[in-house]
Amino acid sequence: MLWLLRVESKTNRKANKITRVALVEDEPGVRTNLASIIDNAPGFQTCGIYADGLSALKGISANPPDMVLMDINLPGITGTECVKRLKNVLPKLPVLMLTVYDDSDQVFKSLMAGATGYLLKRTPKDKLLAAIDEIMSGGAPMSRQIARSVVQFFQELKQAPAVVQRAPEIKSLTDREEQVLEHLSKGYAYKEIADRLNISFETVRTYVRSIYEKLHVHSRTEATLKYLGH
Amino acid sequence: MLWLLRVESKTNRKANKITRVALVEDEPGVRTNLASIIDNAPGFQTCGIYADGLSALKGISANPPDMVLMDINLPGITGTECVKRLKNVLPKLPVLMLTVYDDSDQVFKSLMAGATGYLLKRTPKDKLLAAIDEIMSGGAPMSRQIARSVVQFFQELKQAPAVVQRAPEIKSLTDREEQVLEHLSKGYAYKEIADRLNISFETVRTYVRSIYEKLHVHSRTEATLKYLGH
DNA sequence: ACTAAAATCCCACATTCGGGGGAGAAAACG
DNA sequence: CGTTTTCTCCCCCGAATGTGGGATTTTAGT
Repeated sequence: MLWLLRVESKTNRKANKITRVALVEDEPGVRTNLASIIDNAPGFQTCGIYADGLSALKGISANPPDMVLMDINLPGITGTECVKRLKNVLPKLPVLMLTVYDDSDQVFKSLMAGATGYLLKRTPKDKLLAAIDEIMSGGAPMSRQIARSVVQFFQELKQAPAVVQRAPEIKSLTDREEQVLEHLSKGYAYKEIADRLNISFETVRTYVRSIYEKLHVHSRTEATLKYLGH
Repeated sequence: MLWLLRVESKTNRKANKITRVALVEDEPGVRTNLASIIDNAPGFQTCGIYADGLSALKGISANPPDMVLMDINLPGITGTECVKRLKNVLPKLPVLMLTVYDDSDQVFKSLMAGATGYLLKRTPKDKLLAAIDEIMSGGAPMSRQIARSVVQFFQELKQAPAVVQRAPEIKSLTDREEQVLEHLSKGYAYKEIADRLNISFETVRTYVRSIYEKLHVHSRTEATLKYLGH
């Protein structure tokens, strides 16, 4: 097995150059907090602080930073949309997304839109700065939860036969419960279900409770998604 | 900020438990080197050391470790193939791949086969141990070059052709409305949606009404079915 | 025959949802 | 510049849903 002896150069930029970071975050508290973290860290400085996507687009285009820290939840256009447009203007600008939730869909959309990295907001200061460094040296920092989501995405890519795999809990339902669930999943009101199955409204409710318990859900939509295999 | 009341259990292993690591590496020098790194680190110990994929399959199945360190270039079957078969036996076993080259194709194949993380072999000792820790706590450690390749993969995915034919009315929705609908379809309560999109509860309701009007539906489930193309 | 499971029904209470109204600010568009 | 669309927020109210506690009868299994 071959070992590469060439040591990876730590930075591909001048050691004494300051990384200029643009900040896009609507919540004032978080915003000032992030700004002070960056401005107080040696080697970093803020370069444009924006509270919403549109002003960020304008400001960043006019005064491009070295990288962008972008909240995903913004008033007006989303962070994802903002990244997409930003990338049209400045394709090589690295963008590090910040989010409170590990929402896989949102993460993938952002990545597809051109985000370079993805951190949860509760990332501590030192990790945040490390991530900025990493992004500037060609990496793609991700919180571990997010990295795992991304990897899972690939693993689900492997076998995608059209067969819809419904949750196994479905099998534990009784006949009647499954009938009720089937109607539930079509959006019928309890009244209608009662009517169609020729049972009382209250009986439908009893079944629904039992279905939710068995499926470990708490709403009609969650039950429907499990039933349809989503 | 919204507090989710249904809390899931956090850890799936004891904090003071020793992580047992299986090693699959053909080159004797590297193998003993890795083994000594692991056995000399507190909290880690080797649990099976194998020089090729087939013996690894046997040994690991018979004596499952907590995680596997696997070279990607093995004599006989490849590391990727080995992971695939291993995952059939022990689907939850985390596997950290080691490679010399940042070969995107190989990386993606391994990820699809079930690898959980991916490191370059020149990763220093401390980073290696950190990666093992990360993988055990639900992460997916990747070298920065590899992380960047993965992210680039997504960016090239851009817009995949829509598989599901969704109702045409969806197109009449505004950006924000579609975002709300997307969350609606996952079963989130209005409160949660408000939180995730960073808008008020009332605004969510406004969108929902408008969505229902445009889709000609009168309930969340009906909207979800239209959105998912049922 | 005894028992467990399934099917049926009822009440009460809190929460969520669906539908109606209105309204201001910002963006897009002509 | 004015108009329209989009995005944001608020109030009220009734209907539907979610969750807790029961209960009775029928069916199925041992």
